[in-house]
Amino acid sequence: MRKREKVTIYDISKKLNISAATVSRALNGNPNISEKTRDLVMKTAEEMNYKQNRLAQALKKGKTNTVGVIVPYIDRNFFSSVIRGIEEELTGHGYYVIISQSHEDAKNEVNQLNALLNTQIDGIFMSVSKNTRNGDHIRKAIEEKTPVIFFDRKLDIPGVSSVVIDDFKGGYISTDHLLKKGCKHIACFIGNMELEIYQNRFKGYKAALEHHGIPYIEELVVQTNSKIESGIEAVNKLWQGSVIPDAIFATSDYAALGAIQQLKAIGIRIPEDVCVVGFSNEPFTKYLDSPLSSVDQTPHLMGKIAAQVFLEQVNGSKELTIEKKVVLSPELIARESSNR
Amino acid sequence: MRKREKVTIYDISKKLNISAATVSRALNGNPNISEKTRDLVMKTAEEMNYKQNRLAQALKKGKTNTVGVIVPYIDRNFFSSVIRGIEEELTGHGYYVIISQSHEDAKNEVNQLNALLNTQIDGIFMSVSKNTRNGDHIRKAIEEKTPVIFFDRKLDIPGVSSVVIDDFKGGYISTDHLLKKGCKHIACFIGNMELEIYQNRFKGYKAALEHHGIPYIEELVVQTNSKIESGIEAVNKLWQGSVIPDAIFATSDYAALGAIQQLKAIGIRIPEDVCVVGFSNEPFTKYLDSPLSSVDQTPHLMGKIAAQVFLEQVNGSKELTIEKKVVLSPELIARESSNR
DNA sequence: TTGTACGCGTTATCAG
DNA sequence: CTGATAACGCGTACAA
Repeated sequence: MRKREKVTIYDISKKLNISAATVSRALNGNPNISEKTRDLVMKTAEEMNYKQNRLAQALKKGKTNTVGVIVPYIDRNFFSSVIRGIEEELTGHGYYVIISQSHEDAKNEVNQLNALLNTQIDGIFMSVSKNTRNGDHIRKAIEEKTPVIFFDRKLDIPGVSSVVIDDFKGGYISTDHLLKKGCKHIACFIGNMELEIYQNRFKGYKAALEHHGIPYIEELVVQTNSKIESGIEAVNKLWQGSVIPDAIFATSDYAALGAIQQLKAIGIRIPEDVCVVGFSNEPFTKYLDSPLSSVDQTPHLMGKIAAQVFLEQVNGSKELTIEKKVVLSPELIARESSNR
Repeated sequence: MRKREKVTIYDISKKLNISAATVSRALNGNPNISEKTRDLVMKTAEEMNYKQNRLAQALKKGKTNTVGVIVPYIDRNFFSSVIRGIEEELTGHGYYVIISQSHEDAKNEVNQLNALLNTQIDGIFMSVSKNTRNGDHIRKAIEEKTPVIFFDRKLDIPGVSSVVIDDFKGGYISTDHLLKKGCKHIACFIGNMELEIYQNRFKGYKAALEHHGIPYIEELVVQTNSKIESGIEAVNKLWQGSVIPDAIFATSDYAALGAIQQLKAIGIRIPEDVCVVGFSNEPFTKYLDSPLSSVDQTPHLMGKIAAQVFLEQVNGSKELTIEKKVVLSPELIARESSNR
């Protein structure tokens, strides 16, 4: 088989003895054209198996109908769920979604962003890497009039919209839930306090305590990361202290899991002796023997909303730099681990 | 701020009083150019913040440096891991990765594929949806000289390369493992037998039995799907039968999980009374109270290999229709659930 | 080594 | 309603 020749509007214009311009008009639903020619064009286009060349169109119109997404790792459930939301919302509007990973590193993030900018993308969705402090690369994108939408992890940059969850509320409802179960000494596993999200979850924790008139005990607050080991260590530390907790609010499901494992190992029952609530609603939480209560960040919805914000932005007035800040409400998924 | 003007090779050619062609040559490392002009061009390109317009380049060269990936759902761990592998392998070669979802439906799959073809993609990676029987859309892609690479779920189509795991071996090593643990009556949870992958896992199961001289008992084979409920039902059915199993090989981790839950519920101990092995090594398996042994399909590697096959194909001789079939070896991850 | 001129496939503008 | 023509930004024969 010979190399397949691509059929262009020019080919079909020749066959029909009309101009390429007319063919283009017919194909694009331009109103200034007789119904007869339009139908004819449509029919023969079909017959000749014509496919529009989006490249040429994009070059001409200066719009690629493609967006880029940058996440730390695409195989992390939270991120892939967000991407799913973005894709589902945008595919119906004719957009393509390019993905790339920063591997949780600012340098990669910059490279990926520049590569995306290079390819004349119509917009960028991103969750910044943990060590991204400087936002110059993002400001550059904005200068070039490429809309940027942050989700989950954001920087404060004028002109950039964002979709995040209310981390304060996440901390609050978790703690409130535990307090309502009758817990009095609620430990808090808190992640890297340099990050705003953990600060806010922590604030929510304290606010709930205060609201219930329960004293805040600094000893019950332990710094953890998102690893199982970190939860194990935290339990070891706490159970050597002077105030033994009857509940744990962990800002990471993994730390919560480590805690549960260690508690069981030393003969403490969940939830009878200690209630546990995690954060993120990782898929594994519901499959545990005593399923882990957790705060769901509604990533799928987050992706959809982010996509909607983007669409509003590109369809709205070009002159105005729109900046929209959406804050989603997290949901507490109460399961066995806090079911007293 | 005015709308930012894009700088083209023409702009820099004017500034330097040379032709755009020369600029193009300098930028593309064409050897027929004096070092002096090249350096000059490079420098001013940098200064003027020149960005190559990939669209125009793609239109000219007929190559977009973009590939498409179609999976049923992007947020399923297996698929996102494969995509991660593809992205990581291809990003260093200057390719962009567009993702789209078939939602496990053949009709969507066809639409997504056509959309991708429309956008002049350089290649397509896909895992067909469960109800895809007809391969016309894929044959069309091949006719248009767009390479297609299947991973995991494939159709038999001439000219299409594929990367899959050895499902027979997966079934074999699981069963073999259980037999070596001393199990005699190994139940088999088998998925939709219309799909080749389940047929092969089943064949592996039978082969291992035969190899160990253990009789095959049809009663021990139960049809399941990939849901927890399905595993629960399977246990209920089996434990009412005349041969009570002392092990279960499930071709789905979810069915295995359901089985474990139900067995525990009726007072049967894992692994003392019954050993269990699942399939896919879903993330949750290692977090269970008694972690589930499972067959790992090495999805990340699968993605990387698929990408390599693609690169070979596009860099190889264009005339020859290369068709490469890669079969990866699955690994049994032995955990508590089969640790006797 | 460099410049000229054309074409990739489309759409927008301007006549007619 | 339709046709001719230019332009989007780049790369490349061909000529100089």
